[in-house]
Amino acid sequence: MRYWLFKSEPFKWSFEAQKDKGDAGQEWDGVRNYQARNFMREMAVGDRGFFYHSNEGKEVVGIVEVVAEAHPDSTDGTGKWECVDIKAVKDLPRPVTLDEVKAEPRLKDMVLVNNSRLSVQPVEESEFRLVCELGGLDPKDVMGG
DNA sequence: GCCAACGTTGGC
DNA sequence: GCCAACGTTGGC
Repeated sequence: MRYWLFKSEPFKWSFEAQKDKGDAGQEWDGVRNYQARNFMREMAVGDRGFFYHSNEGKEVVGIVEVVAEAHPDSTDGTGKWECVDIKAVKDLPRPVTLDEVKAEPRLKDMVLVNNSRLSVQPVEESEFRLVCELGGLDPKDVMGG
């Protein structure tokens, strides 16, 4: 099991919108960055991740789960781009802001801090656990296994 | 709204 | 294959 972070501007696609899709989930489409695509290719069904609101909010707002591994992006005509499907699992009772992440020494290596432009990122298990705790969740409840 | 950081494109 | 120009992202 690996852990990830999905970044979206809430104007375009918010965690609320994600939740409306229910357990069927939704394509994480529109990614046109090779690094991000390659990370999605590494994802497995059941992997967990954070949903992060960029620009507006700048905070981790919820937990998501990968429900379909990488497949061609239906919004792409070139055949170059792929995406996974994800579903919303849980809200963070207390969103964890970028400021909080930056203020926590144990999170200083998070990609979110060091490569802020990357829209799909890997998250270390220890980082995942810690952000869950900061957000008011018991990691055991969301780490699936 | 600005701009730094980064990725991509295209001329050579 | 280098690199300047350009576009985009996202924090501030």
